[in-house]
Amino acid sequence: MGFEIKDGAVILAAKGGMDPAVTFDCGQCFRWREEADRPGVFTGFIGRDPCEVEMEEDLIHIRPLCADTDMRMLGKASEEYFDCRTDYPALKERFGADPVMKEAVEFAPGIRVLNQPFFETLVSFIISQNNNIPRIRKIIEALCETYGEKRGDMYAFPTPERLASASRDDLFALRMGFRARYVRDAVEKVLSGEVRQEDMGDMTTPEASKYLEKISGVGPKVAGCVLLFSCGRHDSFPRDVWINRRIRLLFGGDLPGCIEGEEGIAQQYIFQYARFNLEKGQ
DNA sequence: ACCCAGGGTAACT
DNA sequence: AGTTACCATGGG
Repeated sequence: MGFEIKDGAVILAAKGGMDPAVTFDCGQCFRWREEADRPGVFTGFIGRDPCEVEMEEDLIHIRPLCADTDMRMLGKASEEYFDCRTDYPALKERFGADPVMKEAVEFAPGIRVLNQPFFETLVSFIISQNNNIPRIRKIIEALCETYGEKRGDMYAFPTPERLASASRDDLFALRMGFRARYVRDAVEKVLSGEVRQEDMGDMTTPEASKYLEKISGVGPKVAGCVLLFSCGRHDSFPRDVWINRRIRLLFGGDLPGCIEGEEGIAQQYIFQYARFNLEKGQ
């Protein structure tokens, strides 16, 4: 843990490294993109601050793209965002006890499970259902450009308060189809306080999942993703037809014991490995 | 014209 | 509790 501020950048130690190309592309987030003319430089948001991220050995360099960014806050937020509390080298060592996991970890050793904002993650994964990544990204960008706060020349993900003004028809106009109703319900339940991240503090992960499933359009898969990607629930393992098929193939049914308690992190290694090493349809 | 996309709901057995 | 059509949309 620990960061320093130098030349207008936050420099954050990432023990064991962090590969932004993989971390931002393994299905957990939708807004980061690599600058076309600057390989290795990624732009996106940490909290409400637009940033550039670039690796320098095992150091994450984070440069804010908005003049009013509080560097100290950005440093703290970045530690949380890049999950610096978790000892990834130790975890990977543990996962290595299973030969298949060992191979998956070696295939994409730089993966990190991000800690993203709760509301953004909730809405994003509602939009993700029965949808494909390019279109998910397009809809989310439209949502940000229409309702998000402009920060520099980028648009932050809208707060629930800002989305309060968006009717179901307004959301439908952003081409999200049948999901417009679901996003609207999520906004209402968050605004009313019926769903609050803090309420899940002393719930077990299955209990927290049921709690989130109060929202129409949120089932076990979406809830699992929200818990894993925004609530630090590393034991959340979002099941879906896709991953179930790969698990049957790789492990012949049930998961190896060495990933217990950290199934969610293990899943990201499995996901990335299966995507590029198993034939399509398998 | 079809099929699918890391789902979920409502309406059935 | 377990199965099934349907949901909007865009890309192959």
